[in-house]
Amino acid sequence: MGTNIRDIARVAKVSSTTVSRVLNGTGYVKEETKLAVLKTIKELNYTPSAVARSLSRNETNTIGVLVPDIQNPFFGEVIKGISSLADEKNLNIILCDTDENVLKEIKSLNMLKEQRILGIIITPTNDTNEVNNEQLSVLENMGIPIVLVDRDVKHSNFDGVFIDNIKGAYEATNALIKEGHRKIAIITGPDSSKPGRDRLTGYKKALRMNDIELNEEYLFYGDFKYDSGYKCTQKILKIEDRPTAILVCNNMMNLGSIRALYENELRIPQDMAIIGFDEVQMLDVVGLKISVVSRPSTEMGKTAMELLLKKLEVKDHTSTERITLLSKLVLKGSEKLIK
Amino acid sequence: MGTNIRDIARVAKVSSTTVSRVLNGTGYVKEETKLAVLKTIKELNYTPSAVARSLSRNETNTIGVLVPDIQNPFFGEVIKGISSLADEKNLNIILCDTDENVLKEIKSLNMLKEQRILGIIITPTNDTNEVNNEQLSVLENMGIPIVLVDRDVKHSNFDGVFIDNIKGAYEATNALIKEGHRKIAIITGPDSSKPGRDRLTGYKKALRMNDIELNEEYLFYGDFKYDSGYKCTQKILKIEDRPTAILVCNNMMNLGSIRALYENELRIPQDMAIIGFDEVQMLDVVGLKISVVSRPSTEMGKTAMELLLKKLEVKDHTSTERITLLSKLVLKGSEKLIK
DNA sequence: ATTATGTAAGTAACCGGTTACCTACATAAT
DNA sequence: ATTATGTAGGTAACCGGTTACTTACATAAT
Repeated sequence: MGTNIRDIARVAKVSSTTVSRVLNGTGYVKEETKLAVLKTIKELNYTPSAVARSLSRNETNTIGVLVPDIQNPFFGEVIKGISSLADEKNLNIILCDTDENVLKEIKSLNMLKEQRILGIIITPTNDTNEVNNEQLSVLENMGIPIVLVDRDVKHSNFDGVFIDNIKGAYEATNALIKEGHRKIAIITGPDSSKPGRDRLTGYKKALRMNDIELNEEYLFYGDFKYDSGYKCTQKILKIEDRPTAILVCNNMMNLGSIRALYENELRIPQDMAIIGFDEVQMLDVVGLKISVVSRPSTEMGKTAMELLLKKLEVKDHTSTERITLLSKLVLKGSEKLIK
Repeated sequence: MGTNIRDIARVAKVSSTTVSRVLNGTGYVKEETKLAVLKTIKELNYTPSAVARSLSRNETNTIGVLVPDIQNPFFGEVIKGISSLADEKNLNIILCDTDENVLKEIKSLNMLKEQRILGIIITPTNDTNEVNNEQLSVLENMGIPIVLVDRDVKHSNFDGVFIDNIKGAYEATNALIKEGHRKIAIITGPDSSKPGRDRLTGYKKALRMNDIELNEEYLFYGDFKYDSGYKCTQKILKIEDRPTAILVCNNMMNLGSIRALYENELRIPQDMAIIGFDEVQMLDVVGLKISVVSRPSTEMGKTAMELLLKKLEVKDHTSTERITLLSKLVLKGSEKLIK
């Protein structure tokens, strides 16, 4: 510690320029000189300062990743995808858990701006709030590329990786209808979230295409968390004209929903059919076959990182690339209608 | 972008020192001057550079967090604990997924050293490898505090947060024995991991205390991953004198094990009793009552961060604080011996 | 009247790299 | 003999903050 490039230069009897050249493999340096410098570096146990390098190069090698809930395995998988590629390119990741909290998100974005990060991959907390959208635009205008993951931002044209949620929900609802279900409840996300709205849209579309009237009583807005899945399901079970199937629009709520069914000693699908979103490894493990609309989470992270890298390589920030990956309807039996 | 403190100074007709004082709230600045500076900052849309600040202060506000597998929910929870506290203290987190790979771990540590991070919270890949241990010691000697989480490092006395794994495994094994089990298999971690070794020790201790002879045939070393839990269980089921219970020493292997039992159409606990490690939320959700040795994962992360903060506040790096949190044996029925 | 203390703000060096520009020499091409 | 090119390496400014030190003046204490 404390050793800097000039210390090395002095001891190796060269200039700091030469040391810098050895470190970066740039310019002309005689083999002999190079070896002497490397020897000194080892002897003095010198580690160059990335901070100083960043300052003088006016560029860091760090990107920011903002997720709304690090405890949600989906984001663990997304980060895996991001991380594996970042690692290859020797980029560091500053991780921010925004906790589904807009204020935290804004604070984190500000911090990242100060850190002069290269770019940002973010799943925004929501897309109706004007403040964080503005914040993101400010960053983009400063030349910091933004890549969205899974959730879109209103009126924006940031790069992004999304899932065709309308199609996903449509297919799932359709599968239920094909089974013979007519009374299908939905627990979707908050109206402020595009995936939430889109999944609802897909659901409605499927009903319409099959001439089933929408029953507002069957429509529930959760908040993507376990508890709301649980509570909404409890409410669903109390509806007089009880639905025969539920479409639950994310993994956490899905678990809450299943839990509620278990507590009420209802069997899946005999007493209640269900289709969820997101593969939940654990469920399969225990032989609980829950049909799901499955998203390629790790691939989403990887694709997001690819988009970011592309933006970083070409300095053209005018074009926008938005990739929509397809979800896959995986039917395992929980959608069945059993009389 | 591009605007620096001297630009602000020029426009506001003050010195850069004064701008710095306004930004940091240090020294004497007349209210009037302060307002003028703040106005200019807003007008020029200025964001101070954390990179430059770090260089001149010779100190960053970033810590490094290294986990061996970001996809494992346990680490998501640990990070949540770390992150919530780091957020309060305005510290940034550089996240490294070492992928259970020593080489990646060394590379990441080197990178963090270059980044001049304040401290490191790490779950090392293993504790027998001499190279990464040395790497960690080098960092500690440079004045960078290290805090271990969950896994220890041989011959080291870094700060750390651990679980009393011996006790955890001992209690679990004891519970099985009390149920009447005599033929108890164990799937532990690799011999290179201390938790793996400790859990084996606890298991052996319980057998000894109850005068049950250790059967080497019942002893399996996994690698903490899903597949090894699955494969070891397959092997266990083929043992001629088949065990009546299995102690599975981490959550992933636990799932693999359960999966294997399901595939063989064995019921828990009627056909095979089982106790796992780590609470797996999902299992409860589906009403599958698997008894586990439960670790307070988020609390572990929080405690690790507390230790790191303490080390950062007092510059005394001579003392070592190692906290052992207690695991909790949560019995849910899967340990029962049913004849 | 003199000295101490509080308030306000500037000068310039420093943190530790990078790099444009320059010098110097050897060899090759004209 | 002169010029171009390749090799080797140094000088010093710069990146954008921070801060020790200094000046200057007003008010309070002795």
